[in-house]
Amino acid sequence: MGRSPCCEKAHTNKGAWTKEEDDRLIAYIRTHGEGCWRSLPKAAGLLRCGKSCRLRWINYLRPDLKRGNFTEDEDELIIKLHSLLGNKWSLIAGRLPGRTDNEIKNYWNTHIRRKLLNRGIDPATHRPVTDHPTTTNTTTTTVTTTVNNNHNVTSPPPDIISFATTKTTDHVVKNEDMEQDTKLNITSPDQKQERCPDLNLELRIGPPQHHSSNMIPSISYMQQPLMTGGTICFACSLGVQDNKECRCSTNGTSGNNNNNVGFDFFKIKNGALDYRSLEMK
DNA sequence: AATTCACCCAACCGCTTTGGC
DNA sequence: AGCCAAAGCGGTTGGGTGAAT
Repeated sequence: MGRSPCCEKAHTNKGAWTKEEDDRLIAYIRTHGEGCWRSLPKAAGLLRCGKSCRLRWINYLRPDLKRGNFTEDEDELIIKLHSLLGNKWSLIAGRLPGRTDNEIKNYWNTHIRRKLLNRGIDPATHRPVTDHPTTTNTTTTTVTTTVNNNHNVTSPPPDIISFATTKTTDHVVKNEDMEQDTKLNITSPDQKQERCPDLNLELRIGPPQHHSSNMIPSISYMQQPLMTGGTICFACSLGVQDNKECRCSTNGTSGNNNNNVGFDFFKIKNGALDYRSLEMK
């Protein structure tokens, strides 16, 4: 027994949307808002399945979409985010206002993949294409997140998602990087930067920690050294500068204290991380 | 001018996740 | 706890378009 179809396919249109269909969908959503995609087609007088309507709206008709070419900054941001998140296009799109996951996915597959390959970087791993697989593990870019602040002595160790290179392997990483640089004849800072994204998240997801009673129940984003010698907060390193979020020393707000938890990338300042909010655009 | 090829992107498909009962 | 419908997501496909021959 197969999966039941999402809609009555016999009476639905497929393929490219017509102007009239677009107009109907826009008019309906303007009046009634988004939601209940399954019943929307009938209510709006469209011979489309709900999924198709949703996709058309989200990827093409939404008024807040930014059309047009990607900027160089957007390119670099996508590359950085992809190195952290992998093919989580919706998460990546969440950091690029006006861009859709589908658009970014297409752009990645048609432009950025080639761009990285031309630079000698494997788009999947963000490592030089000649890298031996076994070396990848020790240098994987990682994020460590602490989610739960309910302290419990008996709780198991946290699951760790780490975007930051762990300290215990730092020396190994550096040695390997130097070896790679030598092998690949990488000498310029720009070339090195490709393999060492200037993102360093400390983000730990896991059960309660008990060893630090005043541990801030959130993420402390390590400030990143700038080429110029200053520091840049995580927000700025992602290119999502915002006066409210930015903790860069460069904008006049110096250093973090215990109450200053840094950029609230995952929206957890007010308590335990709502993991699901990470997933939502 | 006609044909072939490569590229791009909108749309589809099927699986997973979520939420209500 | 389990079931089911709806929504969300990521991979893939197919048609349109422009460049090359």
